[in-house]
Amino acid sequence: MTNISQPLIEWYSRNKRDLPWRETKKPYNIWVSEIILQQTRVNQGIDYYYRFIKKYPDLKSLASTHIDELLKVWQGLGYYSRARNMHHTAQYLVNKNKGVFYSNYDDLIKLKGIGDYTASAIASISFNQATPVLDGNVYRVIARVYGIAESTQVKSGINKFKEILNKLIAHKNPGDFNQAIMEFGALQCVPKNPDCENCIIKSVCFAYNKGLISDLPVKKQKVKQKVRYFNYLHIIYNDNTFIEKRTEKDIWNSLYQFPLIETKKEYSLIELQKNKDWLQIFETLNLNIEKEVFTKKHILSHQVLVACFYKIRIIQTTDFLINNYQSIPLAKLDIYSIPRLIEEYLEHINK
DNA sequence: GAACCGTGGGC
DNA sequence: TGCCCAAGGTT
Repeated sequence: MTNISQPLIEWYSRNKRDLPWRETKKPYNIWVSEIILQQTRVNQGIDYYYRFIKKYPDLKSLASTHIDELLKVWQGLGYYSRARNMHHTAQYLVNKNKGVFYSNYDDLIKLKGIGDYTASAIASISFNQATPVLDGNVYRVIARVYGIAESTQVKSGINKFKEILNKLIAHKNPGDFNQAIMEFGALQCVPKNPDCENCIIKSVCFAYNKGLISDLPVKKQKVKQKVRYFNYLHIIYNDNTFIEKRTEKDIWNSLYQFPLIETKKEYSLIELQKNKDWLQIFETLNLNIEKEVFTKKHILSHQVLVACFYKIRIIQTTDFLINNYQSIPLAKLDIYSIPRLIEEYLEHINK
């Protein structure tokens, strides 16, 4: 087995991008960057990293913030459990570890929101531990170079990749090796149409020499998307509107939204007005519903939301609204963390 | 271990 | 347009 460690580290030193989290090895900063970058492209994460570090420069400041304020910083990034877990972990470390970050893989992986990848990344970059990372980039590079057709969706596959990585990782600078192979996967050994002719390790690459670049790595089976129908009620009462915090074990947990009526199929306004949830909310109120509605097909990783927004003016409120929703001034809406879908609705009506 | 959790860019 | 997929983790 040809060891590609040294060529990759040299390639990295010449080609690495200038990224803000590469200016430090402080475990807090590395942690923040690694969580932000989970399933997220670098370009999407950079601004979030700057804002996050500026507002929360250390564990203490993060631990003492309110989760709603943190989620507002996270708004638009997706996978909001990442922010909730970070908040929990910051408070845990401040309360139980004097605000000092854990400094080795075995301790790091015990923390909420930190799995094998993130524990390995922090341990190697911040503490020089030889713990190889296995992310989507590494999976692709190793599968192609060494011709591994096993999937990381099963434990045996993960072990196979880890075994190879443990032989490759540079013990002198494991953090550089980990970042090098990830950067190589992100810039050179890309998923589609990689520029193999200009690759420094093409001569030892199994997939290149066998013409199997498009067959490796073995692709994950894609999940089918469930379709849901969301009818949002943007209710205006004087200068107030009604919102609620999502608390179910579902999408957008802990984010805010307008009163929602979810239906089994697409409903017209006429049909919706006969719905029992609608009748419960409005009782026998006189409604002034604006003609223009906003519709959007919102795509999530596992769901398609067919959304319809109605702007409804009322001159009198109902017990149900008061008891089940927060009434807030219209102008205060933007301090709450809301899903991208609702943000798009607000952008639409404010045009 | 399969299902679930967001969003946006590229083609 | 629809599909892929991106520095994953939890349940």
